[in-house]
Amino acid sequence: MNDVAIGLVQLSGLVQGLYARVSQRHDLTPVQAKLLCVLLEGPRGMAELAGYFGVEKAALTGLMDRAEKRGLAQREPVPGNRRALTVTLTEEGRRAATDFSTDVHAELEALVASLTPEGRRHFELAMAEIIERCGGRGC
Amino acid sequence: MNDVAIGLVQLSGLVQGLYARVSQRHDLTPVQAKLLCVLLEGPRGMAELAGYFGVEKAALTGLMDRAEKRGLAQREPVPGNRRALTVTLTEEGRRAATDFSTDVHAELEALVASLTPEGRRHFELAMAEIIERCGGRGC
DNA sequence: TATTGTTATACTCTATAACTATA
DNA sequence: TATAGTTATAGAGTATAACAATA
Repeated sequence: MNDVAIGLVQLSGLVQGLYARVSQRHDLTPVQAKLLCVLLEGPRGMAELAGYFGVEKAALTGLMDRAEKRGLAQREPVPGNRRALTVTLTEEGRRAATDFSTDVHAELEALVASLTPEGRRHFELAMAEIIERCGGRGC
Repeated sequence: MNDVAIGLVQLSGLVQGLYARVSQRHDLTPVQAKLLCVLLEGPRGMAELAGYFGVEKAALTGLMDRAEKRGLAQREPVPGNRRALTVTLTEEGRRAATDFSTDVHAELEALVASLTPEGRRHFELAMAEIIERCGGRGC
């Protein structure tokens, strides 16, 4: 692997490891943490969440079973469509989500703390460029 | 989350997704692909691999059971230490590892293809800086 | 018929604890 | 006693296929 490939894989591993460590600190699995963070932006349907995570509906069912059993999120009926369910955070889930989010934010800031202001600006621009061009699905 | 945090999480997700997709294309799980790539650099002991991946020995046993059953890698006795085992790639495993590695390399290159030469140089330097300062364990 | 979600089953990955064998 | 590895058990996350209920 050349420099870019090595850098991308190692940086990605660093971020994933950080995310996993912070999740564990908050007594969450990484996937649960991701779920809570999405729900922080508002209620979502089951199929919508499955699409967002790129997993099958059945996987979402299991994920929500566990999240609900832990009191972090809940399914609610959707008025006007008796098939659909909407997922919302419980109070505990909202607290866990904001606490986790704050913590991850701080750790990610620490990760780039040694960059110079211009270095950081360049870095942000490069990431934004890559994400914009490849963000949807693959490149 | 601010721009850097969002960028890091999304970029990391992009790389992980890419890695998973390429693994699947080669009929490997991401963890198996990672194992094969490490072994491409030479044989490793079971405990050494567990340490490298940051998992328990027992997890390595399961991982190797599956890799061995699939004919990708094998355990061999270590002369002079009858407790230890050394893990090597089979011929098929070596082929799979190099094919996978080439493919991932190309996809990662495509990811940064839209950066200008200087943009890319800056990006590589920033990644190297972060990895050097935080690579060992956390930051 | 198509959509929403669940159930059943199976596999991978992981942790913990208890164990064997060797050093 | 310490180290290298395995076994047993449990739980999370995932996919596939079959299913029920509603649209």
